[in-house]
Amino acid sequence: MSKNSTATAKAPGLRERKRRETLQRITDAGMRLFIEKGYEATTLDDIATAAGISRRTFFYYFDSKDEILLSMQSTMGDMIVAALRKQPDNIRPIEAVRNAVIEICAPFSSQEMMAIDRLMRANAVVQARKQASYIHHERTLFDALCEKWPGKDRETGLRIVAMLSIGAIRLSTEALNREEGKRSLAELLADTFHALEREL
Amino acid sequence: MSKNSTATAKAPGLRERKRRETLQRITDAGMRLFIEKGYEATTLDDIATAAGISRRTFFYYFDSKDEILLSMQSTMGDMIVAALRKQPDNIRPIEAVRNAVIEICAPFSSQEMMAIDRLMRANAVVQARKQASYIHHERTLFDALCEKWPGKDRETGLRIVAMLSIGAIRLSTEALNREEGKRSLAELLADTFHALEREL
DNA sequence: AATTAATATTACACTGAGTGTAATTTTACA
DNA sequence: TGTAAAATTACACTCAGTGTAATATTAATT
Repeated sequence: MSKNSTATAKAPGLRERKRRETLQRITDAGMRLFIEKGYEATTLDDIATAAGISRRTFFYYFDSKDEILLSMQSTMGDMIVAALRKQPDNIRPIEAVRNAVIEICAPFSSQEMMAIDRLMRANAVVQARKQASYIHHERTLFDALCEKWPGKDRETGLRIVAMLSIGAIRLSTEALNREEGKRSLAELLADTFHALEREL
Repeated sequence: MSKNSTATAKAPGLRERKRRETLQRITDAGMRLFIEKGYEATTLDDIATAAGISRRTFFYYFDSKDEILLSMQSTMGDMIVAALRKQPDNIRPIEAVRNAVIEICAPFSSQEMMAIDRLMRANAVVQARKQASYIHHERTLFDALCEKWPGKDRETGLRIVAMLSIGAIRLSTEALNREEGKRSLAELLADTFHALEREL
């Protein structure tokens, strides 16, 4: 997947420490410039200069410009999976996911999420990548569900659960932006999952 | 949206006729080359030369290289909406969409769909755009649903119906590719929608 | 038919993302 | 201290996409 396995969380030697610092400098500089001048108007030269590295080195850390934005959102999937594992398995899969999702998404700052969302909306390719990352999360979630509720005959059902769970997150996030943060994400998620059960 | 409104289906003068021919030549050349040498290895110069136009003229017809691929898949949304309008409105929204979707998707050739899908899988940006187009279809469908079942209080529910309908199409298409065409898309769609109702 | 307006096509030059390569520097480790 | 691995850089290159302005073609008008 990505080049930067944040999962490497052991023995932070000098090299690893520097690496993380550089990574942080790049994302910080990138986000700052994106917000300041817009996504397209910010060139990789700008970012590299602001982060104190060469343009070529940027590509040592990221595969593309939009990965800066995506790296913000990419951790969420793993967190949901971790929370899912802690759920009891004598409840329905959709219930377990619902609980995990609400637990994870609740503490996220509405303001920050909305800011990132606004940035992504400005560029078609980035927007597309973001949507694609939802599908990636769906796959991650599906794998975790299969692990928790094994059995070949359940697969189709679990694919569906993953699909509508991630869909519910997306709809809730969209609602958050539409409402401009009137209600919290946790509230919106609870609403959406509730409406989901009602609709079928 | 796109540059090429195929919807302009009146009075085909010389200009309009030529325009459509050129459009066709570009997509034909593009698809042929993509299949022949792969998406990334095919440059816009290749396509332009093969289509008998200048590189600059390509951008008069398309905004980007990937639009060639996307133009193949973009009509489906409108067709589903058209089929939805013909459904009775005394059934549940999800039922109406289910019927419309199966009616539209059934006649599509499995082989062709799988070929396009394979091509898209080869490039991350294209893949992303494709996923994004699903979300676009979702919006189109949602608008149509709102028109058929008005009322501010139904909106959340209809958003969900649109989400899981498009999701069901996507899962069915994925299953088609996974099974390598063992079952038809119509069959898979029926299965998925059925499993959907069972899962909640 | 001649004139004019709109649309289509092209050439040219440019920016910026992303890659290949090879050389140099920095860190890890024996 | 020496050496292997990883990080950083310079340089040159390809290709997608844009701006501009000039030319060619089709449509519309009188």
